[in-house]
Formats: sequence, structure tokens, C-alpha cells
Amino acid sequence: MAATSSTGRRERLRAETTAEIKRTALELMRSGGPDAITLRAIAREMGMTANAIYGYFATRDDLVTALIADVYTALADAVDAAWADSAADTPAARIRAWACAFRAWALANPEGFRLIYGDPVPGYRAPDGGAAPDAARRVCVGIAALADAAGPGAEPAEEGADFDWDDFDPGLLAKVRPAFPALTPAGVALALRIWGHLHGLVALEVYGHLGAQTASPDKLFRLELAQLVRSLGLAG
Amino acid sequence: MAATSSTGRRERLRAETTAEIKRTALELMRSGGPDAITLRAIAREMGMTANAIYGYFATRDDLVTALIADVYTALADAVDAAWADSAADTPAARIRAWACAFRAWALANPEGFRLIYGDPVPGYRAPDGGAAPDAARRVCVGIAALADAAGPGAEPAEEGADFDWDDFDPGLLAKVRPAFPALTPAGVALALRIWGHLHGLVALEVYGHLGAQTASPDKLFRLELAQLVRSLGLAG
DNA sequence: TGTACATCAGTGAACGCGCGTTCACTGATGTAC
DNA sequence: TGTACATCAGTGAACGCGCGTTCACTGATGTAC
Repeated sequence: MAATSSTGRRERLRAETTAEIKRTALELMRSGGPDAITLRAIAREMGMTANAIYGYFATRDDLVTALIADVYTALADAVDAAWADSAADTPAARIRAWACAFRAWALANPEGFRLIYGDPVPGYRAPDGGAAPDAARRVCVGIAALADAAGPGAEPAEEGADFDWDDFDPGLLAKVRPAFPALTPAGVALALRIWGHLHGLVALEVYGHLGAQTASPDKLFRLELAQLVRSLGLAG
Repeated sequence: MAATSSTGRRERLRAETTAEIKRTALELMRSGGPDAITLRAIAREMGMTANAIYGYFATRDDLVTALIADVYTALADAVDAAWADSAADTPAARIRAWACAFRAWALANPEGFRLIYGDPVPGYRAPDGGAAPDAARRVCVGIAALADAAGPGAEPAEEGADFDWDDFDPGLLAKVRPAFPALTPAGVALALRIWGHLHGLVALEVYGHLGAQTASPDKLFRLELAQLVRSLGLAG
């Protein structure tokens, strides 16, 4: 038992340092923008030498990739939790809960939001297939749950709204269709539209464009949300 | 006349070189991301030495500021033109025309869109008051025109939708109220909401997040637009 | 028309900087007998 | 319990690079008489 506990200790220290590197990187990004994520700056902040980080990440790009995956996971966890917590509510209330959690997470973690939805970190080259495709997809799947909850009444019989499965990425559908068998192509389209709709106000706010125009971005968001659930044909 | 024509020639060459520097900077950003805007890279591309650029811009930040102002102006010109061209149409058609022009400009100039709505260029420090506040505001004023055209029927009597003038930036109101005397605080809020709504789908598309999920972002956008004008209480 | 001067766009070498990454190493921690 | 060895986190100096910016300059273009 002594052996396992001592190697366990080493592993724990290792995991803690790994986490501290990532935490420091995000803090640097928060205060200095995406280009503040440099191995030397992280090391400086942690009181190490820059190359000590090579014991934890093979390369700077590997660190950034890990960061992106972590951030996606944190966002997905936050919104999934809000969705689960509101399981007993009406669809309209659940959609509002999800959207508010999305916005709250983004405002609390603006550097994370920028990292995953904004410009790539300078000099960063994502691995083939994107930085964290599965984690990224989790958010999309979560939004599909909103469209599924809104129900088929929310999908308008609009001219030009003739979606079919070919309109969507097979990787997305592979995750979404088993989870929501009732969802139609129009439902998936609705999910993406809701995503874009909410993304806009949040992105403008995170990037400071909304705050330059209004002192009440939260009132604006809640009102837009009320309009959104109404346009989905859902009551209060 | 010889004198004016020769100094005119010099001025023309100067203006041309200035324009070429900016054009080259945007091309570099298009192919290499925001961090590709470096004086040395621009000079290399133009076959000059890096310090030759100091004859045109006192500093790299001055160049970036000029770039941002130019890009805002180009965007505002594009959407204003679409608005003016549709003057004879119904409000719904005009709003669709404006939104499509916004999206078309963003897709045609993704590097410009990123420059003004995304992360700041690495190392760039904007002058006090922002890079180009007036040019940035022009887009907001344009959106106020949409809300004005939609009319008071589009402003919902929602609970919690009690906006007044204090909710908005005085600088914005100073531009908007004289131009649209009939606009109420709820109308300004509507303008910002429309902005956020459209911004979301366009930003996701410009940053490649939408394209990873669907092959038909334009169909999605047109459908969302149809829903938007419907939710404003406007017919076809 | 010709000549002396002013303008000014652009050169080329140099500066100091921070970066990612490599290398040979040290010293503490844990393991085996 | 004590000793010899293995592991491994972290050091410190160095590399080559591209960057913004400065400096003293050159050479062509335009101006004045």
C-alpha cells in the first residue's frame, strides 16, 4: 500500500501541476488576450522555467488543444446541468434556463468563450479534425435537446424550409438522432438556428460590443429569450 | 498647372501606396489570421523594407486603427446601400435585404468581420475611446432604421420589457434619436436585439462553427430571417 | 533651357525583445534488496 | 534499517527566429531662378 500511495502522490502532484498550468494559461488569456498564452509567460507566472512545461505538454499546441477541450467540457457541463436541473419545468422554462446558463457561463468565462468561439490563438495549429470535435459537439447535442423539447409545433411550414438529413453533418447526426429519435431534419435546423440566435447576443456582450451601447444587456437578453420561446409556439 | 499636377501625382502615388499597405494587411489577415498583420510581412509582400511603412503610418497600431475604421466603413456602406436600394419595398423585404447584405459582406470579408467583431489583433492597443467609434456606431444606427421600419407593433408588451432612455449609451442615442424621432426606448432595444440575433448566425458561419454542422447555412439563415420578420409582426 | 537646391520615398544595418524549443545537467524523491 | 540504484521534475544556458522600431543614408523626383 505504501508503494501505491507514493506513486499515487507523484501522480497527484503531476495532475495538480498540469491543472495549474492550464489554469494559469486561462488567467493569462483573461488579462492579456489570446496571445498572452505563451509557455514562457505561464512558467514566469508559476515561478518555473519555461521548459519545465515540456514535462507536461509535448508542445505549446498540445497545451492549447487541451485547453480548448477543457473549456468545451466546462461549458457543456454547465448547460447540461441547467437542463437537468429544470427537468420538471415546462419546455419554455427549460429553454430559458439553458440559455441563461449559457450566457452566465460565457460572461463568467469570457476567455474560454473567446478561445472556443473566437479567433484561434496566434500561432496555434489545431490537430486534424479540429481541436476537440467531440467536446464541441456536446454543445450542439445539448441544443438539439432544446429543439426536441420545443416539439414539432416549433418547426414552421415555411417556404424554403425543406431540410433533409443530407443538409447536416453525419457526425452531428450520429450523436443527435439516437438521442432524440423524434427529431426531424427541420428540428435539427431549428436547433442550429436557436444556437445562432443565442450565440449572437452573448458574443456581442462577451466582446464588449453590446456593453458599449446599453447598460442593460441582461434585460435585453431576457426579453429576447421571451420572444424566442414565444416564436417557438411555447407558452410562458 | 504643371506644379499642381506634379504634386497631385505625388499625392496620388502616396494614396495608392497607403491603400496598398492596407489591402496587403487585410490579405495577410485573410490567409494567416489576425497575427499575420505585421509590418515586416506587409513590407515583404510589397517588396519593400519594413521601415518604409513608417512613411505612411507612424506606428503599427496606427495602421491597425486605420484598418478597423476602413472595415467598419465598408460594412456600413454595404448594408446602407442594401437599405437604400430597397426603399420601395415592404418593411419585411427591406429587413431581409439588409440582413442578407450583412451576411454577404461578412462572408465576402471574413477577415474584416473578425477584425471588428472578434478578438483584437495581437499586441494591438486601441486609442482611447475605441478604434473607430463613429464608424462602429454607423452599423448600430443602420439597425435602428430596421427597428424604426418595423414600427411600434414589433415592440412587445412583455413583462420586464420596461426600457427607458437611461438604458442606452448617450452617444448611441445622440445619433439615433434625431434620425428616428418616432423610435421609443423599446424600439432601440429591439434594434439591439435584432443585431444580436443576426450577428449570431453570421458569426458562427464566419468562424466555421456552422459549416462544421450543416451544408446549408444559407437556407438556415433565410429561414431564420423569415421567422424574425414574422416575430416582428410583419407580413411576407 | 540649364543648373543648384529641396523634397521625400525608400534602403540597409542594427537594436533589444520575447518567443518555442533543445540540450546536458542536478537534486530530490521513491524503489529494491 | 541501511545502502545502491532508478526515476523524474525542474534548472540554466543556448539556438534561431520574427518582431517593432531607430538611425544615418541614398537616389530619384520636383522646384526656383
